[in-house]
Amino acid sequence: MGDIALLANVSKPTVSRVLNNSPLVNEETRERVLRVAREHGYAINRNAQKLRQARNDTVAVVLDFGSHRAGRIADPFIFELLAGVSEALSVRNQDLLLSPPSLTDVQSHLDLISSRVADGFIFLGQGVREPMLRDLARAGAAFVVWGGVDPKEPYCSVGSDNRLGGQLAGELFVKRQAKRWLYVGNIAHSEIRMRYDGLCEVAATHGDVHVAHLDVEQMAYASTYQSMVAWLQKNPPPDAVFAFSDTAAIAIVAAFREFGLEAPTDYALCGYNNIPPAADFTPALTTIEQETHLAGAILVEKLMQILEGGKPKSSLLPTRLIVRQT
Amino acid sequence: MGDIALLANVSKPTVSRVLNNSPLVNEETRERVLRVAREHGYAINRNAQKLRQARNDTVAVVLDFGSHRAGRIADPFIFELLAGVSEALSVRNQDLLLSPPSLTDVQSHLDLISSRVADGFIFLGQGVREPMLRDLARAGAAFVVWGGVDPKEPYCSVGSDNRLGGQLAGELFVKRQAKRWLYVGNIAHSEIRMRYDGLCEVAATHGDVHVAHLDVEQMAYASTYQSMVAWLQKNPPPDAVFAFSDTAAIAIVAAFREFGLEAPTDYALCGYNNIPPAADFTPALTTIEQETHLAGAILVEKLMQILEGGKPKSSLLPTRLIVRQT
DNA sequence: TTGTAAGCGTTATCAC
DNA sequence: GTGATAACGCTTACAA
Repeated sequence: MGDIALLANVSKPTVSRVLNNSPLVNEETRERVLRVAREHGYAINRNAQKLRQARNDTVAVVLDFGSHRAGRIADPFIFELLAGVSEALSVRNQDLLLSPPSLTDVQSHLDLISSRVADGFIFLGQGVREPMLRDLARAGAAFVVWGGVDPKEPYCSVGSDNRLGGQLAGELFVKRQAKRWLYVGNIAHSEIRMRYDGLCEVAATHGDVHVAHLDVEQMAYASTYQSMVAWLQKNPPPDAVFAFSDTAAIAIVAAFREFGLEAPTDYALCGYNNIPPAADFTPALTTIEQETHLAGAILVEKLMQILEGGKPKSSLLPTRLIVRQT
Repeated sequence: MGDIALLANVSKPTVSRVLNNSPLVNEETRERVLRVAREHGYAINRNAQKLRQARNDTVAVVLDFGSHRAGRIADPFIFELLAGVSEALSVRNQDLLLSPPSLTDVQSHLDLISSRVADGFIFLGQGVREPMLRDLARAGAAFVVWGGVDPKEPYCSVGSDNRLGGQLAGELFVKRQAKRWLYVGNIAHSEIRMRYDGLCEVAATHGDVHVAHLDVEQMAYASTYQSMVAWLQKNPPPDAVFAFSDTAAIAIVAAFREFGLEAPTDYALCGYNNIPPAADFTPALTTIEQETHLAGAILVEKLMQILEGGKPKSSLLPTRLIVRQT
């Protein structure tokens, strides 16, 4: 920067002002400086800049690869979110640091902030980290979460209305006159648990309905299939199944087929996410669709509010049932 | 850091040495410094550190959201790669910066390096950027690419053997005695084009085989479906179809069904990637599997070699045909 | 084995 | 409007 200043016959602070679009500089000076900078392919050293400034203009995004890898990744769902966040951060000139898998406890997250790497976090999927997130909030870290929205939590989250999703599935099952329902999903994840809660709520209003629950450890295709097969070997088949994802629903269809059972004849089946192949699967999957294209922008917006001292409220995005064959 | 130095009765450089695991410090001093640092929740300011050092220990990863978003993301494939890269970088204490969508031309990439944000790039999927990548290589930027491997390119790439994948599909079609082949995919992407080349090679050795090509603009489900329907309205149906992805293959099944055609009776069909639902789709999809779990580590390894002045060679990962119903 | 001094490239402060 | 100066927090070179 010193060189540019010399070549343009100005001082360093002036160059800095030009590069930061300060309104305080003479139009003529500005153009001269810009020209010289361009000619010499000058690019500002962002580390020096960040060292001097209060903010880092960097957001760490936490993906739960742990839950989604392990075999093969489940629905591409979470990555649409990532694309949205990436876009929204870019618009605001914020860098996106993808959080390393080694970041697990509260302290390592806090360290990332105190070492001035990132200003705050966006968690995509709270996974099984709720206690950690509570502690992180208590420690005063800036972050927002995509996942299950619980107004009682001390942090800001954005998510689709999972409880409503569960209710919609429940109402569908009632309409199909199913009595032995099965919920498949790892309810340690709060968004998954809230769907279960919604389902149970509807069940509770119908005395003759019983809801069972099958836990799947990993959110991948193969493990869901295996758990489902194992379950069917030990239990009488349910007449309605609500799966935590469409990929899981596909695995469930395969598992039931092993026992000569087909949807919708032998059981009703509802998936989640409305992934593209769901409509063309045989049988075409009934599923719940989440409204996600705005999620990235909303998450970024709320985090920026927090970084500016605000206290944005959590918010819910709509959810709707898409009835197909199953 | 000054504070810690004072409290531990040493100088700043000594604190620095301790924190960087320098072997030059007395064991006793080291422990005292570490204790004080821990007690005060001290974390090094990484911006100051990066400002002072030659390397940034940051790698920018470029995802082609442009190709994969647009509707809904195609196969989750590219994100398994991302998980692998994230893991491998973390092991080497390298930060992962997710490249903003605004980074498109050579200059903006070079700027990211000259502004000392990242040391180099990992491109996941070369997309339609080959000319840009060539220029970037010419400009001396450090980067590696996942995608189609062409030894003639002036940069280091890692990818599965796409040409072999095409040949495998071709041999399958020969065995099924198909004569009118159709390749579906955007051959502006080199990895997609190489599969086409492999297919055509096999076709060329069989005089009576004709290969047609259907271009799809966006790699998403819906656009593939629409293109396929439009094509079938204007052309006699092929008796063998090779799709650039399994998701595309599923779209193709749906499109053919509109015309009363089913695989494998009316046509042979081969997908790509072996995504989890492929085996349970009706009909079960024949597909090509790529060996990807090592890809992330290999990409990172090669980039590190480049950053240390080396010139690693491009390399191919194995590919195999998985024959199912179609 | 440890300390002193200088400098990395920016921006904030304050003077002009 | 613009410039001089200091300061951000660290590491390197060199001295002790």
